[in-house]
Amino acid sequence: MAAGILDGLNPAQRDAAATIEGPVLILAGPGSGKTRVLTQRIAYMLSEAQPRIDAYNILSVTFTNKAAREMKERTEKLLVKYLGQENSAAKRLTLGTFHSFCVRVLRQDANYIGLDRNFAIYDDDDQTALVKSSLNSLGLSDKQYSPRACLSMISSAKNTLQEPRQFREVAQTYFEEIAARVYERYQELLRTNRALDFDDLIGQTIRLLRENKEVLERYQERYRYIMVDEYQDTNHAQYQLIHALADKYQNLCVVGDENQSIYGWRAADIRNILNFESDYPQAKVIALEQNYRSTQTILDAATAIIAANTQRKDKALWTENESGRPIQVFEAYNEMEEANYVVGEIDRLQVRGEFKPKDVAVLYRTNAQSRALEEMFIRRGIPYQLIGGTRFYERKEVKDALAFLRLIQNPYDSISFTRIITNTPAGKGIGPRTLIDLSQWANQMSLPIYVALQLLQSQEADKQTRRNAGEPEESNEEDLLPPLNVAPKIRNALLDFVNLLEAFIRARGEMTLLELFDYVMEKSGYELSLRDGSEEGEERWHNVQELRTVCQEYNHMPGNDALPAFMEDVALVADVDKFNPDADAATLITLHAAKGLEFPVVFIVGLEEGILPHSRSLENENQLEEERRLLYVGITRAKNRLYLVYAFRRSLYGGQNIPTKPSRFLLDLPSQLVKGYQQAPTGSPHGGRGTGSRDTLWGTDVNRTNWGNTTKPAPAKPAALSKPATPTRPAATGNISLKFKAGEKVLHPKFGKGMVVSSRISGNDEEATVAFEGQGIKKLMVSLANLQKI
DNA sequence: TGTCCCAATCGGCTA
DNA sequence: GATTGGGACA
Repeated sequence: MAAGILDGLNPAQRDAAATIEGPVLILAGPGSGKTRVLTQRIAYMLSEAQPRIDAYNILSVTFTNKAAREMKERTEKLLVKYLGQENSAAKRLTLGTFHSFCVRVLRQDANYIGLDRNFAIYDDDDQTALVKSSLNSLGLSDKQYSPRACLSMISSAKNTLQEPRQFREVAQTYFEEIAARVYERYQELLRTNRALDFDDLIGQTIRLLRENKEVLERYQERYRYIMVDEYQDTNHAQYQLIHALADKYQNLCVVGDENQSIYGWRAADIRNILNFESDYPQAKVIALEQNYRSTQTILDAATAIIAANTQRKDKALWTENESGRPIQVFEAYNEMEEANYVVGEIDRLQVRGEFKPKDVAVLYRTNAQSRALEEMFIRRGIPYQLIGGTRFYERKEVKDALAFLRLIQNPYDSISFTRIITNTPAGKGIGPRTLIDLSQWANQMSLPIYVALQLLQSQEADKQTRRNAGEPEESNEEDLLPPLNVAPKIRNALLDFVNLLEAFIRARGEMTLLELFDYVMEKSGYELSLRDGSEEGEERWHNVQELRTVCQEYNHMPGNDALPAFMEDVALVADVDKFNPDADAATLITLHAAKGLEFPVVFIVGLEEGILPHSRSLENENQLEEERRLLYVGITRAKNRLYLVYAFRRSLYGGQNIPTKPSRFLLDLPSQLVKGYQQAPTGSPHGGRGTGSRDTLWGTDVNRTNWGNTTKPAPAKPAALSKPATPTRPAATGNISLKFKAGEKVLHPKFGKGMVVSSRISGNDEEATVAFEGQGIKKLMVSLANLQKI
């Protein structure tokens, strides 16, 4: 091979990039140059491979838009470099997320399975709302049966490709039977609304391919070369989809790392990657084991953490990088001191000229942890960017504004309809009572609400004509239809609404997306109602304006194409998509969202039992392994410096400070990698603390780890910041015996009589789950709750 | 119908 | 500590 695209790759990488035909499994450890291999592989296929491959025949699937965009850009660059400016091959590639790929297929071929191409895409909120109406229309209370719990069952059924009927057959518990009924109704409602939820995007695409051989063959012929990134995160449905497409040519290249599988809760199935070799016995397996990212020390720490997991393939990461600084472990007093330590360190690194804020990421398990950090960043004037939290597209005003556009595209979308009626002035005069009347009326006639409204409109027009012609107002025709019994005022409000909607739909064909947006915001009165003069109102309007800016990007498209393209993109954006590596600011991000990113300096905070590992994962060994992988992902984001931080006390739900216990994962860190590590602390390691200056407080040598020895009571710890001093950490917490056990009857001063469902140790306390007569299930901390056995 | 206030619940990660 | 949903009231 002549000097070319694969130069500069190591032998394993080169092998991975140059193996084009047949099934390939690339096991890519963190920092092993995975993206580089993937992009060079595509470039190689297009420019050097024999036979040369047409970009049109390549499908590359990732999980985030960001990853897709990055691959596209990098591939383009390579192609320009090797094939010259003129080359347009990259534009012919199909490169996207699972969801965007499926949306494209369905917009093209939805008619084969009887779906409207203009389908709306329902996000989490929409889904929950629809589950609620499913419950209600079955005469079930959404308080008795949690819509979210139903939804999660429906979702997992969909992710394992179970139709409502099949799900009903395997339903075991009473609640599962309820969920099965809800699932069935939910699907009916989706259909009436001409909408698909996220899971359907995959599921319906599979249905399309399974039920239509010629469609399947068309896609198989087109996509002869398929690549899947982050294969460890695929769920069963995605697995089936990929395997159906690859079935004919078997040129399937999957890339992944089972140690970075952190989406089990989203039904990702780690077995997909673990079993690839048995799925394709002739598969070529290539391990990328050289790490180019991290120091030896950081890599050793990551290896030590992950070694305890059982669900993994053997591979050994190594690096030629220097050993680097030891890992800094720090115990803070509480979440505020934790934040202060982190921000103080970032400041110090900056002052010393070692790193800039943009080099730093602070990673945490839960979004709620970001608040204390944010406050401290603001207080100390260090720039930061927060990824996640309340997402832009989940803001109420943004969703409201979007609901207008969604309804214009698909007027059958009852969720958007209801949203506009209840939240915006366009629905003034129409309340919940009327909505029920209206939908019942529509139901009697078996018409969608939109059509029922149109009927109302034409009845009104008829009346008008007859009035003008001097005829009696009532006609025989109308008597055949059930009447809508509402006050004339309300009838007019409904007519105003449908007239407005029709005007919007007409406008769509006559203006650009941007003009349409402005038109809708003004005509609906939504702009005026938001900008009520309050600061908050302006802030909201500002967010709507930000959405307007997004519309602008679609202005080059013909009016009728722009809207669906816009809706599709909007429905599928993720938080990380916003991450800006060039901003001169530290990054605050969850461990999940940080996957795929890297930073010179990484802080992982909240390394406590109940947070990482998360309390909801403590009972299940598989979930614990996933928590461990999550930490592994976090550690391996770091290039040069790694800080692991935990707090001695933490307040949850804005409640009191609860003492915490350092994460069990810390115990797996080899002591020689950690700064200030003490296997068995002797004497007081905290000399002078609390009385000294800030410098000694936040210096690197005030590392007071006392984990590693849990049998010995930890020494008292003076208060930091303004918090009052607290007593010593309660003596060894290893084995508090449980006071309550399942089945026991108890009495609570407020909730009355109940029965213990379960009880477990949580922090230094016992948490009992109790079902109270008529009060439902409550979780109580035994030390606080004054529970008595009866 | 709309609005305000209180309580219950939440805060686990997300295409 | 913030959001949301229901009930009371205008």
